[in-house]
Amino acid sequence: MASITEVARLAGVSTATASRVVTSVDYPVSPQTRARVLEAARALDYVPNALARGLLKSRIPVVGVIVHDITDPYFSEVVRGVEDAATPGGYLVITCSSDRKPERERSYVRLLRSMRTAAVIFAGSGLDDPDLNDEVSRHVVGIRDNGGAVVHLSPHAGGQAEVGVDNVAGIASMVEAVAALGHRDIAYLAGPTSLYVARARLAGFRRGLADAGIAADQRNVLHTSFDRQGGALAVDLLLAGDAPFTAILCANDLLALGALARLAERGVSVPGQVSVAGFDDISVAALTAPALSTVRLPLRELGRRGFEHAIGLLDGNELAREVLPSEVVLRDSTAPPPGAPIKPGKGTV
Amino acid sequence: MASITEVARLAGVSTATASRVVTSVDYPVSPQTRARVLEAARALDYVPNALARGLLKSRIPVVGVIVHDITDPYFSEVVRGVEDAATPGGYLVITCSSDRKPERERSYVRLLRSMRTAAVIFAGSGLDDPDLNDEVSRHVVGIRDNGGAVVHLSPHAGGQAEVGVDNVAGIASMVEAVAALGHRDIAYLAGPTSLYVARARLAGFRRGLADAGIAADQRNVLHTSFDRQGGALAVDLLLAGDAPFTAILCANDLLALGALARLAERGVSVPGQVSVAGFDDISVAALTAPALSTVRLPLRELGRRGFEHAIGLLDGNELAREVLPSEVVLRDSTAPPPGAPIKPGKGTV
DNA sequence: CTGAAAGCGCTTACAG
DNA sequence: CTGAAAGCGCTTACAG
Repeated sequence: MASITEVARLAGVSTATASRVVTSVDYPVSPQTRARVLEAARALDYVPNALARGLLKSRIPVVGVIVHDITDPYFSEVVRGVEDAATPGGYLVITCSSDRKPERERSYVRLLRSMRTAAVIFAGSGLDDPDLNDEVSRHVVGIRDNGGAVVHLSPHAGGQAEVGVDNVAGIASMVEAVAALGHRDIAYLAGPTSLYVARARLAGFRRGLADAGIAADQRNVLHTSFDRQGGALAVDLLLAGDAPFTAILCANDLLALGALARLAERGVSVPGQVSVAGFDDISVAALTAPALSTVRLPLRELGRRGFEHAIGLLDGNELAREVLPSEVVLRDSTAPPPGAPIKPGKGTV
Repeated sequence: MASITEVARLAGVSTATASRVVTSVDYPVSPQTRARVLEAARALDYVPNALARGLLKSRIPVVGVIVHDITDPYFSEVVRGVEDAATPGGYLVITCSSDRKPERERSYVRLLRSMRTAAVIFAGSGLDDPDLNDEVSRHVVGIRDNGGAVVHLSPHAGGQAEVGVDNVAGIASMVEAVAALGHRDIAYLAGPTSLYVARARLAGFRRGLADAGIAADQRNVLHTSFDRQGGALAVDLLLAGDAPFTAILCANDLLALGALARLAERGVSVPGQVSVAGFDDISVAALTAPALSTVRLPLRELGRRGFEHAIGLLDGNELAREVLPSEVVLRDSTAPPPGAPIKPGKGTV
């Protein structure tokens, strides 16, 4: 591969001059010289070495995104948002699926640091794991010391997201919507307590209940994984338990998908006998039968704003925390509870 | 950030020695020296600069994957496979969503080349666009000249995939399965003809028809986009047309999802009045109502093998083309045509 | 077993 | 407007 040295030689100029024209930096170069350099670069199919440039700047135009799993539609949507914002500025995005395993997350963050990526975005929630967080925060300090930007899109060990959503208010508003349909006995699939975001959503569930004047029934709050299987398992538990429930709210859509599937297998009709609602509004949510009621999060926008926040940091700006809006979306999986009076103006959309 | 120079100084050794121990290369260093260097590295929170190392090797342990859209479950699955294979060797993966736009693909490939990524994997099908392909193949040559590996997972302008699936046989076997159910009037949503993979699948459809002794009805072959909207549109066209059909086969699952949704809207029952089948078996395919019959492609494995193929190339091996198996999966969206005799041993699984 | 030195491909003060 | 030279942080023959 041709280097700037060869381009300069072919054009009969110094590497300094050649560099100035190919980087199209704002520096005076005579038109003839410029043309000669450009022609030489074209002839040699010159493509600058980003590694050399990065070494000099001690930073490379790449943003790393740490996700749970790129295959989870929540995260692919966020990553797409990051990419959409990153592309115009010539940034590339590295995706890291940590599977929420401390060792994987740790090694990814270290690798990203070793690559001197300009920014690292933590898309998923932090894990409450002291060992992990010690090492990760050491790397975060290292990245920032080096002039890199670090942004969180979810609550984490260090506190709130720099760019995030209001999880508490989001779940609370779904509780409100379901309560407005007439539900009083509301079960909740809470996800893993080790995840900060799940804790926030659980707090939102409790707040929603309190706001609606409903006494919480601890038997109806289930701690689960954050995937479909967790939703299916929880339905079995709920069905086997003795606490009444007419609605199941879930801390994310994957849980709701699992719950929907298991409910169908067990012959429980949704929303006839039980209403189900998710959280996130991943793209499949509208495709299930019945279509899932959920809380829509602006996932792509979250990724986009996350990257823009990082750029702001890189530019040395003082940045305020940002909270993106969420919205309750009632589809076909929620309805008044069996035997509930139909109130005008309420019901599924 | 501490450099190897500082580590060496703190340990009281040369950078050469320090480098030898931190890279744990197979080179004799006395145990005491080694311990001192390791301790210095730890004390300084030393993380090697991958850019400097990459500049020296003129290659960085990163693999770029060009996809249509990371949000499309087909591609997120493939990317996950690449990542699973890449991680153990310390490789990072860059995802590039080209949206099948020539300018985007072009600029991504150039950026990847400028980063001297060790490998570039084209996950999606090539576009039949001469301008694009000229420039892309120039970059491919450049990457290979530089010792990098380039792998295609789909047919492209340059020929067959190095690691791929047999699209022709895959669709043909779905035609066979549907014909075995008793269908004779089979419509086909072909996807965009500008995509090499869509052409291969169309050829497979024709071959399947011929094998089953069914005369092709050109009115029932529709050229579409490759997304849900294309499937919905095609259903409208089919319904408005005068060619009879009892089954709709689709060149990918997204088309089938769109067809399913529009058929439901139009009040056509699936599989009662019309059978529908997709191709790919993306994760949502099992979640729709009715669950979609499709051809399962080992997507994650495709990504994994693609990366391993790249590593083989990097190691200088002479590699054979590889074709991964596909499998017909009959779920609930296919059944015998209305009024067809039920033959024992046939039917949905 | 250890170290001095060259060099990977750039950019950028600095001098003219 | 142009160029000579230093230096970013590594690794690796080469010499001892």
